[in-house]
Amino acid sequence: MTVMDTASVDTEPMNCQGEGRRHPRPDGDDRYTISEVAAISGLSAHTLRWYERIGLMPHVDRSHTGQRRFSNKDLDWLGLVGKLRLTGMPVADMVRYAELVREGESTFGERKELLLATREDVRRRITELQDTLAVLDHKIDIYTTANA
Amino acid sequence: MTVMDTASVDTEPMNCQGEGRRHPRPDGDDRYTISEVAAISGLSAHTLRWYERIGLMPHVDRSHTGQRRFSNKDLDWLGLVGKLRLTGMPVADMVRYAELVREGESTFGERKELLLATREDVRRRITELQDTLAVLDHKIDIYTTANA
DNA sequence: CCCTTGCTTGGAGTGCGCTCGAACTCCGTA
DNA sequence: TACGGAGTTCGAGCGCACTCCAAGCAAGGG
Repeated sequence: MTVMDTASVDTEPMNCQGEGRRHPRPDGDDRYTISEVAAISGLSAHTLRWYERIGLMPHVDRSHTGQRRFSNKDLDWLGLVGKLRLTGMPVADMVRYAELVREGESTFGERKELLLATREDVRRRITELQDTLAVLDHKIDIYTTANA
Repeated sequence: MTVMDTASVDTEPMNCQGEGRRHPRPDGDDRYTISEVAAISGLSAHTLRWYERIGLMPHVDRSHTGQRRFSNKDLDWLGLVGKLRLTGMPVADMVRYAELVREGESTFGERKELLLATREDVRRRITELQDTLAVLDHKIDIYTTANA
């Protein structure tokens, strides 16, 4: 083991303000059904199963009857996936990242590279959107003064 | 006619810095072939034809043999469409906007509403991306200090 | 005159990210 | 014991935004 274990690096909580619990249930009895996770994450149960099928989820625990029981860690992971989805990152790339996570700490470097590239991408997109905002402001202004 | 004519409101140039011509050719001999516009806009000729088919382009002028001849105004319109595309606006919504433009100045109000809504949307997306950026920074930082 | 190049049309095909349906199991309550 | 509700798997289907194809036409060069 290096400084941090793999799990803590890869499932860092998304909102670590300290105030209020980060999760609906404390660690220990964090065994959510798929419909609970659907409600929490906003994703459909179908989508959650599909994410698992394509390798976008770490292997989810099962109850004795084979039903999925999601953990707080799974929720954290879904939080990260949600953020990455907002950036427009293709699902295939997220699956790639998930694979790196599964391969263990030897892939730290590669994962960091991926995140760095993603960050630059996000920065570019923010700039693009700000340009667009300027255009919209300008046109709105024209419409406003046109029938003032 | 109100203060401004429809054309000037709807095909405002995107980059009006004044320095350098806004278009490859000056108004007057602005009759671009489809492949020229493809090169300029970065869209494929296929996509340009498709845009016209679905009503996302104002009617494009034709040569005596029926070939498309795009104008500087068309280029401006494609510039706006390009910006709106970056915001993730569905093509159907852009078609709606194009329809409003075709319907004339009576739709100024509705067009402005649409742009206002889009602007709020863009603002939200920028905020989301900035949140995501923070998450990425945080994770990158963890990876950096982990094997420092 | 033929050949190439670039354009035209309508319609079919593609890739992505879900989304849904069918058929089944399991569990809790009446 | 019957039933409803929530879960399971696998595979098919869908909506979007292109992307491509086939067949054909017009202009210019050798």
